[in-house]
Amino acid sequence: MTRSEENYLKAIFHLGNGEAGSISTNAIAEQMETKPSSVTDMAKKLAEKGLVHYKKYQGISLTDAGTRTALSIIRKHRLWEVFLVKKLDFTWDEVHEVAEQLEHIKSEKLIDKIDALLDFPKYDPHGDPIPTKDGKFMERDKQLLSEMPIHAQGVCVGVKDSSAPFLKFLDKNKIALGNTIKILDKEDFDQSLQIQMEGRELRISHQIASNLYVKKND
Amino acid sequence: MTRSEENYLKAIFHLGNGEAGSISTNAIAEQMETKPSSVTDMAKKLAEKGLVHYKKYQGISLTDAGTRTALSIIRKHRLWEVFLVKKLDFTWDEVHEVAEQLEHIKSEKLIDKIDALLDFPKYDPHGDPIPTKDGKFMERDKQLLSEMPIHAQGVCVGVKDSSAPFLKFLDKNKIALGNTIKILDKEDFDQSLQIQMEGRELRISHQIASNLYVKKND
DNA sequence: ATTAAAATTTAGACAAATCTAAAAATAGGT
DNA sequence: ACCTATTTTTAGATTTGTCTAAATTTTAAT
Repeated sequence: MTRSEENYLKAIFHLGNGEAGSISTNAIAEQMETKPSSVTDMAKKLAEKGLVHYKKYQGISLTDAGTRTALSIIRKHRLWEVFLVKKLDFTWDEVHEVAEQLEHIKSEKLIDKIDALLDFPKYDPHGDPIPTKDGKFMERDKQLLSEMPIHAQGVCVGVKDSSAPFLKFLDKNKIALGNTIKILDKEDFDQSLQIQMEGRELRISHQIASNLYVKKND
Repeated sequence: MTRSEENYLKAIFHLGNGEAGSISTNAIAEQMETKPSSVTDMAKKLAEKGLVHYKKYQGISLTDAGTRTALSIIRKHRLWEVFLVKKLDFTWDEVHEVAEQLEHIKSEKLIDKIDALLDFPKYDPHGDPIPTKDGKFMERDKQLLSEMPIHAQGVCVGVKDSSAPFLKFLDKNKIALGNTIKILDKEDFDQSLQIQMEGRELRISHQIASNLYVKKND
């Protein structure tokens, strides 16, 4: 399993959102910042190895084996992210790039020990669930802040966009996972929100609200 | 700097034992388990980049820049080894293989944080010195047990052979770095040694003694 | 100083992963 | 059903790191 193969499997998994559906050559090329012709080549190779289903012009989807492999890479990526934040004081906008490298280290013992060192975390620093060793997922019951009704309240549990600029913005505005949040008002004109967060009040744009996941209180 | 380039620089450094001298194509090929012709190709490439001195048929040696790069990789390798042993309970015969992968992770912040987490260790689990960030070395005043006179005593500080079989042998015989050691008798016939280690007495072959480093008591 | 052996380099090939440009297949609109 | 735009694949080239086999240079022994 080469690094490139692993990256393709990961990209296909992410594009399929964990679901079954068939992914287009173009979509994969865009996600991986490569050309469609390269994707076709790799599709053949991965099909050969039984990791994807591939029929010419019909798109690409992961086999069970491919899904297992993708999940194990995602598991490694997210555990390393937790490690970097919890043990080495990285900020959540710094971890992705390094985890992209660490996820390819081949040692089952290593990642299991890291998992134990971190006390078997269930979520990474962006709120994404960490697959278990046997590839089980625990997607949290969450929704986008932008889709919640007025007066609703809950806890920030994740981000949809985990790009450094967005994460830095959140830091600057003291918006962190685990914070309580309540929607005080919605502005019809631009769909911006007046919210209460950990005591203080602030106004956030629709763009921000549509990239923040909240777990609603029952 | 590709992974392969890094591995060549490391191999050249190790073969030169940190000294200046020129290393033969064959020696590098053997160390890296590759063919001399591949070494020639890489020598040209590294010379192009100013990392080695290379003249046809005249052997290869590291430039200052090459030495700096090699030391930074060795630094990373050894720090990761300490991390694996101290933080993840790896045994000293398990760390090399994984560190071979981890040493190529590109993030200065990462390795500096690991260094700090470990409290800036000076030696790796095999007793080899860890270069500082600016490439300084602190080789310990040590000698092979096999070269010490009868009745001499000291502390085990390193191994020359750090292969898994040798390290496992040492574990099995409860010989560990930090242990005190005293030579009770030398057998002329096979040069085996009768030694006292942490209270108990044991006999070790010349082959073992010539792979154990000891720091003599003054 | 000559020459045989050993070491090293060159030349040409290959696999992996990528690209560009051209060809082929599909999809959508009428 | 047809045509066009888009998507996808193919064909051929490129880069990196490797190899084998042949040619060249160095070395060391007589």
